[in-house]
Amino acid sequence: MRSDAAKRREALVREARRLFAAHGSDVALESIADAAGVGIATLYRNFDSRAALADEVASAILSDMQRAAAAALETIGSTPETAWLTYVHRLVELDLGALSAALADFVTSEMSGTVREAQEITLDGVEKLLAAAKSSGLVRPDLGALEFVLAIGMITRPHPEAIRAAAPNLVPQLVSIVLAGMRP
Amino acid sequence: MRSDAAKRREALVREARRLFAAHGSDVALESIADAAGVGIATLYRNFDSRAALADEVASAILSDMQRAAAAALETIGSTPETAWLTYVHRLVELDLGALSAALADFVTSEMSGTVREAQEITLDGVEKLLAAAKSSGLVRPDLGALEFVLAIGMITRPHPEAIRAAAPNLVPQLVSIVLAGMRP
DNA sequence: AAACAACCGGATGAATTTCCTCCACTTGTA
DNA sequence: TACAAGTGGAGGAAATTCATCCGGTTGTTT
Repeated sequence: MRSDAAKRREALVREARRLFAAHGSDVALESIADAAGVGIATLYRNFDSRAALADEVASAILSDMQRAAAAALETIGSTPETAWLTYVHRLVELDLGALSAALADFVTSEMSGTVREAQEITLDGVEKLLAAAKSSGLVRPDLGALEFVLAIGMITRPHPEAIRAAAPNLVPQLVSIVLAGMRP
Repeated sequence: MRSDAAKRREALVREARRLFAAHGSDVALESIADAAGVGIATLYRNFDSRAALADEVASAILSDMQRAAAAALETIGSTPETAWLTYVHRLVELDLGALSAALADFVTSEMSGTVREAQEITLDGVEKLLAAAKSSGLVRPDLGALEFVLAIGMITRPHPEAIRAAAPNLVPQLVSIVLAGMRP
């Protein structure tokens, strides 16, 4: 693959991720190509279908999540509180909510084996971290990994501009509430 | 207005509410008419535009919210804990999340004066109830009425079928977490 | 620097979707 | 029974999205 082609592919995935988050899974493929600064043909050349693109985006997110969990697992032994808070905030920054909503359709029906596998690995990592957090007394024991991730997803769902303006501090406040509510 | 026409109008609002919640604010108007068992012309006869229909739906929801707050205000003096929990659960049942997302566009730009007014009255009611809950020690003092309502909205956003299947108990669990996190 | 293969953009027509009006027909009510 | 109120859904217009095709451009290799 030529190096310029690789750059364009990268840009496509990056913009797809941004636009899926902002406008849902049914954005016009053309708008993704535009945002990436390439023609629509380039998109089709790289991804046979919308699902193929969604797959790639999902993989990128899952990879980010795994990295966050791995980093937290390294420090949760020595500084549990800090590690846990950092991890949650990093997860919040991933815009999980926007993307999970957008990708949920594919996650269900058209998800490739690769992605399904990555998803399981990711959840395993969360599980491990959660277990450590529980034994440090930071999290109540009845909270499952899936439920935890979904909870973070819920509070990071995108809001319309009007709401962001009326309650500019909403997400941090929700994080604070949910973190408090997750304690034993 | 003829009585059968009134019944059809009612059905239209009811189904619009249901479909806005299920599929967002851009459902085909024709699908709303279908669901209500009427022709598309009947919808247009009753509502000039999508916004007019959304207005009516928004009013219905706000009215439900006011009723719930009023009921809670009556009993929160004698049985604060029960009144508060009942109120929150009733709010959850209103499917606020699904609808607020769907109606947010209109709430911002095209909302009629009537609805804007109803919205303020509703928030005033929440404010009053919240004040009572705070002085009963059920809610932390730094939680605003708007943030509270939005929080309830967040956790009642609709999930895809796959998620509902994988975490069937998600919403009650989130309610429990958020309620705990809102305590002082 | 030349030559080739890889790669590109965006115009384009087909296909789908949604809108919303029009009018011949049906139904409630006085 | 008669009439005004009300109805349904066909259908043309408009907008949106899809996905291909090909003349032209650009990176890379020698």
